[in-house]
Amino acid sequence: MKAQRHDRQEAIQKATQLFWEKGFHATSMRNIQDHIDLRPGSIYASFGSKEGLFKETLRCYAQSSLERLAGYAETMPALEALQAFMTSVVCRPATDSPSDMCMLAKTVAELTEENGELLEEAKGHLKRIENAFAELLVLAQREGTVDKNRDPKRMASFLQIQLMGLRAYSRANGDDKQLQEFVDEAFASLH
Amino acid sequence: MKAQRHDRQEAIQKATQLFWEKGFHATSMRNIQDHIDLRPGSIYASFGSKEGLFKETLRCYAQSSLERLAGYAETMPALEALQAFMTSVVCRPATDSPSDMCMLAKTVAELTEENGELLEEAKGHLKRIENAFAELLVLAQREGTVDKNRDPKRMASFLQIQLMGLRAYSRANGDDKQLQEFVDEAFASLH
DNA sequence: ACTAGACTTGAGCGACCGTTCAAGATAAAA
DNA sequence: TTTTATCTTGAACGGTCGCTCAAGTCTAGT
Repeated sequence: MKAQRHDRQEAIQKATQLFWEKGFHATSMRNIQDHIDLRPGSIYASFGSKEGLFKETLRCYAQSSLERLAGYAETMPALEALQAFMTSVVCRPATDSPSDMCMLAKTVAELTEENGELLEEAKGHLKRIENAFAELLVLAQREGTVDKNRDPKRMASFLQIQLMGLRAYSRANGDDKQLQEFVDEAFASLH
Repeated sequence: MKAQRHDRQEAIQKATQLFWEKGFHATSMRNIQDHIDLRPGSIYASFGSKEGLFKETLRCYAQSSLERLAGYAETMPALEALQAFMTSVVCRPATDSPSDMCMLAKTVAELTEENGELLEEAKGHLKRIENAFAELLVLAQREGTVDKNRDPKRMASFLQIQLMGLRAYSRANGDDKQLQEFVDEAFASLH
């Protein structure tokens, strides 16, 4: 296959903005065509279908989340990295992100078995992120910042639940100021 | 206005099933027409629009949630009532409910400012439920089952966050068995 | 039984949906 | 420059969307 004349990554990124903000069903292909400035034929040649494009945006979203987490983990101890990641995600700085919600959680909330493939894709990415949490928690246990008697997988579930809960709550309630406290409390409970 | 020949409450309830399962955008008026066995004219005479019908389903959903909570509160101490409510909602018995998610949280996750009125309606109901939590927590403090030094409103936020997080998590992960433990831990932290 | 008035019916409106594909544009090979 | 292979374009397709309204049906009052 020859190289496309458009930038595939840029297209995915712009599509992500729309899907993330409005969800899968409320975003039309025409919305996307306008926003990424490509005609239908190019989009369908690149991604096959609306579902194909959406799946690609999910993959990129999950990957960039994992990379951001790994970035924190390179420059600070494991537990601090986790906490920094959660804080950055829950207490968004100045709203450059399209929605308060996690795109994966939002997708899992929206879709049904009618789009089973996409649903499973999103669930898989969430599980992968949770596994990354668990690995960092094991590291934190070795570093002595987390209670060694607790199950890392269970704590990772706990963090994922807090993350989903806090982001959903922040979507329903503007007041972000107390969210940071809840994050800190969640991590205090792990020692 | 003369009485309708169809049962308004039954129509709302059946529409709720569909909206709850599939969300606002993925549920078409034709889906609803088939499911409640009414022709468009009757529905539009009763509810005005798709948004009008959806708003009505949100109202009924919120009201029945509040009533169920009040039901528990009549037969047991305040804190136990809260815990029973949360357990019943998070660890659904045999899936008679259309979705693992809270319909209000799901709605807030799905909609944008394009349906601002519905969004505000859902947020308002969530806030009302949170206020009911806070009132029960005040009662629990008087009953001595909850630490009197903690802010009831803040604890109500905490419970709402746990509720949203747990239901979102249970949607993304089938394993309901450990959810009960998380509920119990959340309540243990309030003493 | 008849009439008046409210409710229900269902064909159908214009708009938009996801998607296709013949025709045109473009860049690399010859 | 011409050929060839690929990508891009945008009109258009069949289908579905939310919704309307003239015509038909039912019920209560007389």
